[in-house]
Amino acid sequence: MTETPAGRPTLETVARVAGASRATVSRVVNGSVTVRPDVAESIRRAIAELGYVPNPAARSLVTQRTDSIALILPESATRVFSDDAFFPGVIRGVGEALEKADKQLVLLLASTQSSHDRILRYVHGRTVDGVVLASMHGADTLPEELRAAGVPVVTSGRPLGEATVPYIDVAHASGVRAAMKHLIGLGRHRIATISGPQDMVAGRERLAGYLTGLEALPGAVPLIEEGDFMRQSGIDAMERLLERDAGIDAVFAASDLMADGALRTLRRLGRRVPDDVAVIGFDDVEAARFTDPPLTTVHQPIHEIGTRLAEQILRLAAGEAVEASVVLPTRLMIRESA
Amino acid sequence: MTETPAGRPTLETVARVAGASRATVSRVVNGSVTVRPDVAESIRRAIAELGYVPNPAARSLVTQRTDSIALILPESATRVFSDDAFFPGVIRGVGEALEKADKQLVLLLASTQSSHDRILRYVHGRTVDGVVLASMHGADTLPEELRAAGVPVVTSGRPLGEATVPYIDVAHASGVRAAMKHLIGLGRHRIATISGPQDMVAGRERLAGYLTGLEALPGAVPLIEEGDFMRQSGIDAMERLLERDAGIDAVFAASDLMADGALRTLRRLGRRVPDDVAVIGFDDVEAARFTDPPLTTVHQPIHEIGTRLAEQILRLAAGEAVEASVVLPTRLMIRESA
DNA sequence: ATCATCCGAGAGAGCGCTCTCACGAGTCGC
DNA sequence: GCGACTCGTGAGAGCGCTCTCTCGGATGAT
Repeated sequence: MTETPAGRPTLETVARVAGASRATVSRVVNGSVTVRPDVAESIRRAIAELGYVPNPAARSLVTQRTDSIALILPESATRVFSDDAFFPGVIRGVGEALEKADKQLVLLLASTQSSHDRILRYVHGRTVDGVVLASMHGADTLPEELRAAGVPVVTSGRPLGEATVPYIDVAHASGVRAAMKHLIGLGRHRIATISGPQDMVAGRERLAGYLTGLEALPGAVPLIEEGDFMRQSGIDAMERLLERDAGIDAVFAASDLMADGALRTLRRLGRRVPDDVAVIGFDDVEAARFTDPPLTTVHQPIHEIGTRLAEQILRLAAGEAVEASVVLPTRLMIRESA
Repeated sequence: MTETPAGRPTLETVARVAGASRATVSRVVNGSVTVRPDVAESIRRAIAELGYVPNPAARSLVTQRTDSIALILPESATRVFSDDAFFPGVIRGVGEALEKADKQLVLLLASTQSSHDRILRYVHGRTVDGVVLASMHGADTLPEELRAAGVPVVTSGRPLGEATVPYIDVAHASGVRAAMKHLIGLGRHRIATISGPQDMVAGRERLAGYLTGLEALPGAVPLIEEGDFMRQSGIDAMERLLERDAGIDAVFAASDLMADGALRTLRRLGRRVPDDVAVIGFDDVEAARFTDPPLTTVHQPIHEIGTRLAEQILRLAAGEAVEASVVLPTRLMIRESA
């Protein structure tokens, strides 16, 4: 083991050991083909021997690239990582795809309002080549500001309002319509919904899917109670629904957690599922297979959302153009609750 | 808005605009006090006007710091982000604490075996000032290799085998002992356990807690079935336990997910909880409040694990010494299942 | 054999920053 | 009133890398 006295080896060190110039070593490191094979070989040997690893700071100082991508999670701190599997799944998808491309993942948790500025500053510093924004809430100004800052941006979920940055989303409405069709096919005709918050696109589109799905049922009137995607809100909303109409024979909940809450309320009030009331959720989280009874739900390809986000941002960062939006299909997972 | 023709403003640009030298601007940016107030003020104005943000690559090239910390999650891909809230909680804790210290969080998902080398290379490149390792599985060689690479390391959970790097962990065994004491106080005397995998420290220590806890019960014999912390394994293990001994009147499950599984098996086989069989879990995940009946469980301060990890790695990165281990307390959350 | 061509390799500048060192001006003591 | 300080500021080197430009030698054409 050849130890260089002065700390970690640099290109210079490798060049000396291999008897070549810094430039040539750099060529080998970066995979240039215009290097004589035997020279390249001796350089590679020197690199291995010295345990040389390029200094990324020096490199990005000149290349103006950093080979890292930021993933911003601007959810309120308490919600981001509830037992909802969405964000973890997206993180994993993004992480895997970036790993393949040999890029780094920088996680920016934007819990507080103050972090807004911090993120903007950070991104302005050009520490990342691109930004993946997992924005879920309403008309966030962040996507726009980032775009204005000149950084490539991709968001998860169609932004509310003007969609000025490319996004990846799932076909919320059509997934819900499939669920509604299934319920109607089961002969249900008093179909209620527990909607998500209406300041989120996911909440709005799932409700829209319910409304258009209901049109296939002549004379049916919408029966809506709003929740916040979490379990407790499903429990409460189901109670309100039954108070408003005890004859409900089906309910579509805009999230699995709320569907699970609804299941609990129904059980407590003596309704059998699916015999008396059929229940369908949305998300297909792990736990949906373990509810009582197992939950019929609309599956969304969370992992693929992540990988597609990564793909898009990498193309954008490489200067290529990408489609303004990619909408991934959802599909109905039929289990026992409907 | 003064636009510099050549792209983003640099220190040089700011210096010219403010009529000062690069060195002085650097002083202001880095908060040196030895700058005349009026000069500092005009420099600050120039910075604001130009929207100057320091180039981190250039900075770390000279300071040899990067102001970022890597969080390595070396779990097998499928398990990391199941509905177990552990890793998300730790990420959030680490993220928050790093945000306060104005450090960045780089996420390294080490799903495959190949990523081992990638991580080592990455860390060798000194792109991070320190590494937080959320290692859960057995005698991983990574902590040791990282230490050998000369990077500050802190792990979450005591490493199996030689503990050569500082770690943060929770008091698994004493938490379980509290649970056992509670069960014994309830008058139970046929207490079984669904243990975690024995190649993880958490699995081993929780089992150890069960065994020592059981000693308070004269003549009691251990009754153990092993699970993998996931729900299905709890369902299965509970079945095996009842086959082995139908008279079980209490069970401690080493995770909430397994406890939930046990609850299902018990319900299916007509056992009432807690009347016939008392059940206690471990973790206190969000969903534990929603099991049927609500789960009595050992709470561990997940978020604090994250913040403490961050704290330790920051101190280490700053060249300070830290305690070899920090063990955080657990506490029994008594709900209705026991 | 001579000249144009090409290809592999080295020299050197420069990316944007920090930090040491030197320097000039003001302050203090005697 | 003069040397000894102090204190704010600027000049300049250098962090480790990439990339352009140049150059020497080998090759091919005439």
